[in-house]
Amino acid sequence: MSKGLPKRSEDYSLWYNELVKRADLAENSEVRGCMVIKPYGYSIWEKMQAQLDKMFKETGHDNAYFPLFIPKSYLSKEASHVEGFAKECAVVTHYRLKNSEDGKSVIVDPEAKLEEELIVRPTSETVIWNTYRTWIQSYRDLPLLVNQWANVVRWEMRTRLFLRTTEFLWQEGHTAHATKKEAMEETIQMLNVYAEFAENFMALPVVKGVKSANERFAGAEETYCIEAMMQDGKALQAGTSHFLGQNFAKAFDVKFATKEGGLDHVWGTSWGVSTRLMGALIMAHSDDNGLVLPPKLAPIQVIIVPIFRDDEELDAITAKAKEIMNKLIPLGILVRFDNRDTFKPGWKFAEYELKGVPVRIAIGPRDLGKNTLEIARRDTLTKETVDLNETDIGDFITQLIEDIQQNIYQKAFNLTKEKTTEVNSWDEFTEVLENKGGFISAHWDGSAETEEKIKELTKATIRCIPLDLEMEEEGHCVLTGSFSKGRVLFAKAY
RNA sequence: CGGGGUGUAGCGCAGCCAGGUAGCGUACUUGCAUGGGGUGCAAGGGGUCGUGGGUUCAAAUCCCGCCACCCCGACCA
Repeated sequence: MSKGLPKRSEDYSLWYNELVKRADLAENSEVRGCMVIKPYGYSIWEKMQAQLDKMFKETGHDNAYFPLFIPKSYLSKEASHVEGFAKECAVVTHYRLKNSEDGKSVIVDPEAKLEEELIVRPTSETVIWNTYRTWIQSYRDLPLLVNQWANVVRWEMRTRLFLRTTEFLWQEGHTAHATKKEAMEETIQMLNVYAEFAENFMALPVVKGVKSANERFAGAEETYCIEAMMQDGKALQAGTSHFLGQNFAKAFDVKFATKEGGLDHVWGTSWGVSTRLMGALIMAHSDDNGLVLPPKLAPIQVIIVPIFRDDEELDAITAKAKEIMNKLIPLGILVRFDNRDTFKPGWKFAEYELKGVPVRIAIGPRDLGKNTLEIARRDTLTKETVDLNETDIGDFITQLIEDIQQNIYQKAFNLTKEKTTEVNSWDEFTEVLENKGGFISAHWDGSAETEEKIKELTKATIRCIPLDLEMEEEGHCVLTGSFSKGRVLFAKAY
């Protein structure tokens, strides 16, 4: 087995899987369709969580926690909701095990059958709205702005690390409002929070849009989303924000006394992002040497690698490294010194590249003599020698980290732009889809039948109808030639 | 659930057709040299060959059953 990763250009899936494993992010569990997130991978998720949580709090939301189990009857209260999730639910039917008769194994005790089966939540709308009924009486109880960090289970037929696993970690916001307008504003606000997070922290440019009816969340009146383009030309839905109308309020009988003395159903929203964002982060930026992390989400931003032959040299280098760390740490820079003598410098270089650490500082005997450092950046794989007599290391690294964050975003932005093509005919549509991939901006007649037909013919789906006003332009559907109100984005998707 | 495939050391695989003492790469342990890009050489530990049965003097190998997993399709954040 070679030590390098498979080449991205040769087999994108293989490259992705190997990268996830080799960078110590996650691995498949022996448990069907489930994933073990390893400490390094989880530390990246924690940074994402912390930032998102901060943004939720800043927009007035508080965290709560609701049950993992949902009584089967709850799920069936909202008709389209149950239809959307029924095919992928894990169901708890018994509550006890016992020894088999030959004593060699453990079996489910047939006596311990539940009267009503429990569903392991695929999403929490039902259990939360059932609770909201008791929390909301008056307009004074509104708006109710709650978020939950939780795990959910969807029994998917086929799974992929981070992108689609049977169990996944996510955040789901569930809000209730007195008016339609307010709920709609909340839906858009959270969409914007997601887009801001993706662009400013993940360095991931996204297209904000609204889903077609076919792709809409089960139980929502409107689903907004952010869509991102991966390096292989496939799109990834990175987050969704749903306007639920009064659907769940009606299904769970959540009414409130209005200011005017009337009684009305509340208006709802729900919105979520998951560990799938990790997949987006990996696929959008990484290269043949491994992961490339935007500094704002890197658990280690700067790694210092000493190059030494004996303890004496290591001691001298350690003193220098400490000096540098003492300058960087107060600036909030996450720096680590890898003084292990169990691995070689070259091995460490490769390892930290694989793990996407943005900046590497190498210090060897030569540097000590000249008061220099070798500073390498992960995004461009370039190295330079920095003279400490002339440079303030704190300023230098602060600036470098900002540059890297910016550069990674710019690269992803250019890629998205390069992989977005406007087409005006069916021939062009299929040609671009086959040879280039990416987003295809095309006219669509607005009908579900046409959308379905295109999916059948090409596997491309409508990723979203962009909110961007520049896209608004009348024309003719690429497939049917019928009237179209504006361009939509098609792509093959994860 | 349909179609195809695979189960042999932690991981990746060869051996099976033509039955005869269990192999390779990597990882792991030890020693010596090495150390500015995954270091080299040497030695060593580790396997009820998925599982149950059958054929045979002899089964990883042939035959029958079962189980598990993977890939392609349907489903999907």
